[in-house]
Amino acid sequence: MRIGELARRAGTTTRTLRYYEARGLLPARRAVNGYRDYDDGDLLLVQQIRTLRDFGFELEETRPFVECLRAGHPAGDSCPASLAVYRAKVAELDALIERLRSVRAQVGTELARAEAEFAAGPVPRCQFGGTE
Amino acid sequence: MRIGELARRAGTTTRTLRYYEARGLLPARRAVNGYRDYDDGDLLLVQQIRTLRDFGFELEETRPFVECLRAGHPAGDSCPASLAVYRAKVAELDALIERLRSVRAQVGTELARAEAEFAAGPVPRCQFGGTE
DNA sequence: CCTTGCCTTGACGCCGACGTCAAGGATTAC
DNA sequence: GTAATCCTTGACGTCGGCGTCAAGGCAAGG
Repeated sequence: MRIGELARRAGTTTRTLRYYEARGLLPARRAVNGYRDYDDGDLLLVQQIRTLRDFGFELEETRPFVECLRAGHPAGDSCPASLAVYRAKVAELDALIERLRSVRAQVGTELARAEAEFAAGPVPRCQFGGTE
Repeated sequence: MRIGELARRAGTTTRTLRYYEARGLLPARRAVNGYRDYDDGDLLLVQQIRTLRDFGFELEETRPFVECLRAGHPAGDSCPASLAVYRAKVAELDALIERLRSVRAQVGTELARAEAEFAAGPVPRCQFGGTE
Protein backbone atom coordinates (compact mmCIF):
# COMPACT_ATOMS: atom_id res chain seq x y z
CA MET A 1 0.00 0.00 0.00
CA ARG A 2 1.06 3.58 -0.46
CA ILE A 3 1.60 6.25 2.15
CA GLY A 4 -1.85 7.79 1.88
CA GLU A 5 -3.61 4.51 2.54
CA LEU A 6 -1.33 3.64 5.44
CA ALA A 7 -1.97 7.04 6.96
CA ARG A 8 -5.74 6.58 6.67
CA ARG A 9 -5.65 3.08 8.11
CA ALA A 10 -3.44 4.19 10.98
CA GLY A 11 -5.49 7.28 11.65
CA THR A 12 -2.67 9.71 11.07
CA THR A 13 -1.15 11.84 8.31
CA THR A 14 1.37 11.26 5.55
CA ARG A 15 3.50 14.01 7.04
CA THR A 16 3.72 12.06 10.28
CA LEU A 17 4.73 8.86 8.50
CA ARG A 18 7.46 10.63 6.57
CA TYR A 19 8.62 12.15 9.81
CA TYR A 20 8.85 8.70 11.39
CA GLU A 21 10.85 7.50 8.43
CA ALA A 22 13.22 10.46 8.74
CA ARG A 23 13.70 9.53 12.41
CA GLY A 24 14.56 5.98 11.40
CA LEU A 25 11.47 4.42 12.96
CA LEU A 26 9.65 3.47 9.80
CA PRO A 27 11.93 2.54 6.90
CA ALA A 28 10.04 2.22 3.63
CA ARG A 29 10.57 0.06 0.58
CA ARG A 30 10.19 1.91 -2.68
CA ALA A 31 8.21 1.02 -5.77
CA VAL A 32 9.84 1.50 -9.17
CA ASN A 33 8.28 4.93 -9.51
CA GLY A 34 9.83 6.01 -6.22
CA TYR A 35 6.62 5.77 -4.21
CA ARG A 36 6.88 4.37 -0.69
CA ASP A 37 5.47 0.86 -0.41
CA TYR A 38 4.13 -0.49 2.88
CA ASP A 39 2.60 -3.76 4.08
CA ASP A 40 0.50 -4.83 7.05
CA GLY A 41 3.60 -5.19 9.20
CA ASP A 42 4.26 -1.51 8.74
CA LEU A 43 0.71 -0.80 9.82
CA LEU A 44 1.45 -2.66 13.05
CA LEU A 45 4.55 -0.55 13.56
CA VAL A 46 2.62 2.66 13.13
CA GLN A 47 -0.14 1.48 15.41
CA GLN A 48 2.43 0.60 18.07
CA ILE A 49 3.95 4.06 17.80
CA ARG A 50 0.58 5.81 17.90
CA THR A 51 -0.59 3.83 20.91
CA LEU A 52 2.49 4.73 22.89
CA ARG A 53 2.35 8.36 21.73
CA ASP A 54 -1.26 8.51 22.95
CA PHE A 55 0.03 7.34 26.31
CA GLY A 56 2.39 10.28 26.33
CA PHE A 57 5.57 8.44 25.31
CA GLU A 58 8.07 10.54 23.44
CA LEU A 59 8.90 9.35 19.96
CA GLU A 60 12.35 8.16 20.98
CA GLU A 61 10.81 6.07 23.75
CA THR A 62 8.87 4.09 21.16
CA ARG A 63 12.05 3.02 19.39
CA PRO A 64 12.71 -0.14 21.44
CA PHE A 65 9.14 -1.32 20.80
CA VAL A 66 9.45 -0.67 17.09
CA GLU A 67 12.80 -2.40 16.84
CA CYS A 68 11.42 -5.31 18.83
CA LEU A 69 8.61 -5.75 16.32
CA ARG A 70 10.97 -5.37 13.38
CA ALA A 71 13.18 -8.06 14.91
CA GLY A 72 10.27 -10.44 14.43
CA HIS A 73 8.97 -10.61 17.97
CA PRO A 74 5.24 -11.13 18.40
CA ALA A 75 4.72 -7.88 20.32
CA GLY A 76 6.57 -4.61 20.72
CA ASP A 77 6.99 -5.23 24.42
CA SER A 78 8.49 -8.72 24.03
CA CYS A 79 12.00 -7.32 24.52
CA PRO A 80 13.94 -6.27 27.62
CA ALA A 81 14.58 -2.78 26.29
CA SER A 82 10.85 -2.22 25.95
CA LEU A 83 10.24 -3.38 29.49
CA ALA A 84 12.89 -0.96 30.69
CA VAL A 85 11.02 1.88 28.98
CA TYR A 86 7.78 0.71 30.58
CA ARG A 87 9.36 0.73 34.02
CA ALA A 88 10.92 4.13 33.54
CA LYS A 89 7.61 5.50 32.31
CA VAL A 90 5.71 4.10 35.27
CA ALA A 91 8.20 5.71 37.65
CA GLU A 92 8.02 8.96 35.72
CA LEU A 93 4.24 8.93 35.81
CA ASP A 94 4.16 8.18 39.53
CA ALA A 95 6.50 11.09 40.22
CA LEU A 96 4.58 13.42 37.95
CA ILE A 97 1.21 12.48 39.42
CA GLU A 98 2.53 13.04 42.91
CA ARG A 99 3.86 16.46 41.97
CA LEU A 100 0.59 17.43 40.34
CA ARG A 101 -1.37 16.23 43.36
CA SER A 102 0.78 18.43 45.56
CA VAL A 103 0.25 21.42 43.30
CA ARG A 104 -3.46 20.68 43.11
CA ALA A 105 -3.69 20.65 46.89
CA GLN A 106 -1.81 23.92 47.23
CA VAL A 107 -3.86 25.69 44.58
CA GLY A 108 -7.04 24.32 46.10
CA THR A 109 -5.98 25.67 49.50
CA GLU A 110 -5.17 29.10 48.09
CA LEU A 111 -8.47 29.16 46.25
CA ALA A 112 -10.43 28.32 49.38
CA ARG A 113 -8.57 30.96 51.38
CA ALA A 114 -9.07 33.64 48.74
CA GLU A 115 -12.77 32.78 48.44
CA ALA A 116 -13.16 33.00 52.21
CA GLU A 117 -11.51 36.42 52.29
CA PHE A 118 -13.77 37.46 49.49
CA ALA A 119 -16.87 36.42 51.40
CA ALA A 120 -15.66 38.10 54.58
CA GLY A 121 -14.34 41.45 53.42
CA PRO A 122 -15.76 42.38 50.02
CA VAL A 123 -12.92 44.13 48.25
CA PRO A 124 -11.33 46.89 50.31
CA ARG A 125 -10.75 49.36 47.54
CA CYS A 126 -9.50 52.20 49.67
CA GLN A 127 -7.96 52.21 53.10
CA PHE A 128 -10.28 55.06 54.19
CA GLY A 129 -13.36 53.13 53.20
CA GLY A 130 -14.63 55.43 50.46
CA THR A 131 -18.14 54.86 49.24
CA GLU A 132 -17.34 54.78 45.53
CA MET B 1 17.03 48.98 42.00
CA ARG B 2 18.32 47.90 38.60
CA ILE B 3 17.48 44.81 36.63
CA GLY B 4 20.43 42.72 37.78
CA GLU B 5 19.62 43.20 41.44
CA LEU B 6 15.92 42.47 40.91
CA ALA B 7 16.83 39.31 39.05
CA ARG B 8 19.10 38.17 41.87
CA ARG B 9 16.55 38.95 44.56
CA ALA B 10 13.81 37.17 42.63
CA GLY B 11 15.99 34.18 41.83
CA THR B 12 15.74 34.56 38.09
CA THR B 13 17.58 36.17 35.18
CA THR B 14 17.60 39.57 33.55
CA ARG B 15 16.52 37.95 30.30
CA THR B 16 13.41 36.64 32.00
CA LEU B 17 12.53 40.05 33.45
CA ARG B 18 12.93 41.74 30.07
CA TYR B 19 10.75 39.02 28.58
CA TYR B 20 8.05 39.73 31.16
CA GLU B 21 8.27 43.41 30.32
CA ALA B 22 7.92 42.66 26.61
CA ARG B 23 4.81 40.60 27.43
CA GLY B 24 3.39 43.58 29.31
CA LEU B 25 3.53 41.91 32.71
CA LEU B 26 6.30 43.98 34.23
CA PRO B 27 6.41 47.59 33.02
CA ALA B 28 9.57 49.38 34.12
CA ARG B 29 10.28 52.97 34.95
CA ARG B 30 13.47 54.29 33.44
CA ALA B 31 16.33 56.20 35.02
CA VAL B 32 17.76 59.19 33.16
CA ASN B 33 20.46 57.01 31.63
CA GLY B 34 17.86 54.64 30.23
CA TYR B 35 18.39 51.90 32.81
CA ARG B 36 15.28 50.13 34.10
CA ASP B 37 14.41 51.15 37.65
CA TYR B 38 12.44 48.82 39.94
CA ASP B 39 11.13 48.99 43.51
CA ASP B 40 9.98 46.44 46.09
CA GLY B 41 6.51 46.34 44.55
CA ASP B 42 8.05 45.06 41.35
CA LEU B 43 9.81 42.38 43.35
CA LEU B 44 6.41 41.26 44.63
CA LEU B 45 5.12 41.11 41.06
CA VAL B 46 8.01 38.94 39.96
CA GLN B 47 7.65 36.68 42.99
CA GLN B 48 3.96 36.27 42.23
CA ILE B 49 4.74 35.31 38.65
CA ARG B 50 7.50 32.89 39.63
CA THR B 51 5.35 31.20 42.26
CA LEU B 52 2.56 30.57 39.79
CA ARG B 53 5.02 29.47 37.10
CA ASP B 54 6.48 26.97 39.56
CA PHE B 55 2.95 25.63 39.98
CA GLY B 56 2.80 25.09 36.24
CA PHE B 57 0.76 28.16 35.32
CA GLU B 58 1.41 29.52 31.88
CA LEU B 59 2.66 33.08 31.74
CA GLU B 60 -0.64 34.40 30.43
CA GLU B 61 -2.45 32.79 33.34
CA THR B 62 -0.45 34.91 35.76
CA ARG B 63 -1.66 38.14 34.18
CA PRO B 64 -4.83 38.55 36.30
CA PHE B 65 -2.76 38.11 39.47
CA VAL B 66 -0.22 40.66 38.34
CA GLU B 67 -2.85 43.19 37.31
CA CYS B 68 -4.61 42.63 40.60
CA LEU B 69 -1.44 43.51 42.49
CA ARG B 70 -0.77 46.49 40.27
CA ALA B 71 -4.31 47.70 40.95
CA GLY B 72 -3.29 48.07 44.58
CA HIS B 73 -4.92 44.98 46.02
CA PRO B 74 -3.16 43.33 48.95
CA ALA B 75 -2.67 39.99 47.17
CA GLY B 76 -2.61 38.80 43.60
CA ASP B 77 -5.59 36.55 44.24
CA SER B 78 -7.79 39.30 45.73
CA CYS B 79 -9.59 39.73 42.44
CA PRO B 80 -12.36 37.71 40.75
CA ALA B 81 -10.33 37.15 37.60
CA SER B 82 -7.60 35.50 39.65
CA LEU B 83 -10.10 33.23 41.36
CA ALA B 84 -11.43 32.22 37.96
CA VAL B 85 -7.91 31.21 36.93
CA TYR B 86 -7.52 29.25 40.17
CA ARG B 87 -10.74 27.37 39.53
CA ALA B 88 -9.88 26.64 35.93
CA LYS B 89 -6.44 25.41 36.99
CA VAL B 90 -7.88 23.13 39.67
CA ALA B 91 -10.26 21.64 37.13
CA GLU B 92 -7.45 21.27 34.62
CA LEU B 93 -5.23 19.59 37.20
CA ASP B 94 -7.98 17.21 38.25
CA ALA B 95 -8.59 16.20 34.65
CA LEU B 96 -4.90 15.82 33.93
CA ILE B 97 -4.24 13.78 37.06
CA GLU B 98 -7.13 11.50 36.20
CA ARG B 99 -5.81 10.98 32.67
CA LEU B 100 -2.33 10.27 33.95
CA ARG B 101 -3.65 7.81 36.51
CA SER B 102 -5.49 6.00 33.75
CA VAL B 103 -2.37 5.87 31.60
CA ARG B 104 -0.31 4.76 34.59
CA ALA B 105 -2.73 1.91 35.24
CA GLN B 106 -2.67 0.78 31.63
CA VAL B 107 1.08 0.92 31.35
CA GLY B 108 1.40 -0.89 34.66
CA THR B 109 -0.92 -3.60 33.40
CA GLU B 110 0.99 -3.98 30.15
CA LEU B 111 4.25 -4.11 32.06
CA ALA B 112 2.98 -6.84 34.37
CA ARG B 113 1.65 -8.86 31.44
CA ALA B 114 4.86 -8.54 29.46
CA GLU B 115 6.92 -9.49 32.50
CA ALA B 116 4.74 -12.53 33.08
CA GLU B 117 5.16 -13.65 29.46
CA PHE B 118 8.84 -13.10 29.83
CA ALA B 119 9.02 -15.36 32.89
CA ALA B 120 6.87 -18.03 31.24
CA GLY B 121 8.22 -18.31 27.71
CA PRO B 122 11.76 -16.95 27.50
CA VAL B 123 11.97 -15.30 24.08
CA PRO B 124 10.75 -17.53 21.24
CA ARG B 125 13.28 -16.47 18.63
CA CYS B 126 12.23 -18.88 15.92
CA GLN B 127 8.98 -20.69 15.32
CA PHE B 128 10.88 -23.95 14.79
CA GLY B 129 12.66 -23.63 18.11
CA GLY B 130 16.22 -23.49 16.78
CA THR B 131 18.96 -23.82 19.37
CA GLU B 132 20.94 -20.76 18.24
C1' DC C 1 43.14 56.73 30.49
C1' DC C 2 41.90 52.10 30.78
C1' DT C 3 39.67 48.16 32.43
C1' DT C 4 35.79 45.96 34.49
C1' DG C 5 31.12 45.30 35.02
C1' DC C 6 26.91 46.80 34.77
C1' DC C 7 23.27 48.20 31.33
C1' DT C 8 20.84 48.76 26.45
C1' DT C 9 18.48 46.73 22.04
C1' DG C 10 18.23 43.29 18.49
C1' DA C 11 18.11 39.00 16.81
C1' DC C 12 18.86 34.14 16.26
C1' DG C 13 18.71 29.34 18.72
C1' DC C 14 16.34 25.66 21.10
C1' DC C 15 13.08 21.72 21.80
C1' DG C 16 9.36 18.07 19.87
C1' DA C 17 6.29 16.62 16.67
C1' DC C 18 4.64 17.58 13.37
C1' DG C 19 1.57 21.45 9.94
C1' DT C 20 1.73 23.72 5.79
C1' DC C 21 3.16 25.41 1.48
C1' DA C 22 5.72 25.04 -3.00
C1' DA C 23 7.25 23.04 -7.27
C1' DG C 24 7.06 19.33 -9.93
C1' DG C 25 6.43 14.12 -11.38
C1' DA C 26 3.10 9.90 -11.59
C1' DT C 27 -1.32 7.81 -11.88
C1' DT C 28 -6.00 7.31 -12.56
C1' DA C 29 -10.77 8.62 -14.22
C1' DC C 30 -13.38 10.13 -17.91
C1' DG D 1 -6.01 14.67 -23.83
C1' DT D 2 -6.70 16.58 -19.65
C1' DA D 3 -8.20 17.27 -15.11
C1' DA D 4 -8.11 15.54 -10.55
C1' DT D 5 -5.71 13.10 -7.31
C1' DC D 6 -2.05 10.92 -5.79
C1' DC D 7 3.07 10.98 -4.89
C1' DT D 8 8.05 13.14 -4.32
C1' DT D 9 11.58 16.36 -1.81
C1' DG D 10 12.66 20.63 0.48
C1' DA D 11 12.06 23.99 3.55
C1' DC D 12 9.91 27.22 6.55
C1' DG D 13 6.25 27.89 10.44
C1' DT D 14 4.28 26.80 15.06
C1' DC D 15 4.24 27.15 20.21
C1' DG D 16 6.38 28.87 25.17
C1' DG D 17 9.74 30.58 27.69
C1' DC D 18 13.28 31.85 27.75
C1' DG D 19 19.16 31.10 26.55
C1' DT D 20 22.81 33.08 24.24
C1' DC D 21 25.48 35.99 21.48
C1' DA D 22 26.62 40.61 19.37
C1' DA D 23 27.61 45.44 19.33
C1' DG D 24 27.73 49.23 21.83
C1' DG D 25 26.65 52.81 25.91
C1' DC D 26 27.48 54.25 30.90
C1' DA D 27 29.72 54.31 35.50
C1' DA D 28 33.32 53.62 38.88
C1' DG D 29 37.99 52.17 40.58
C1' DG D 30 43.03 52.34 40.07
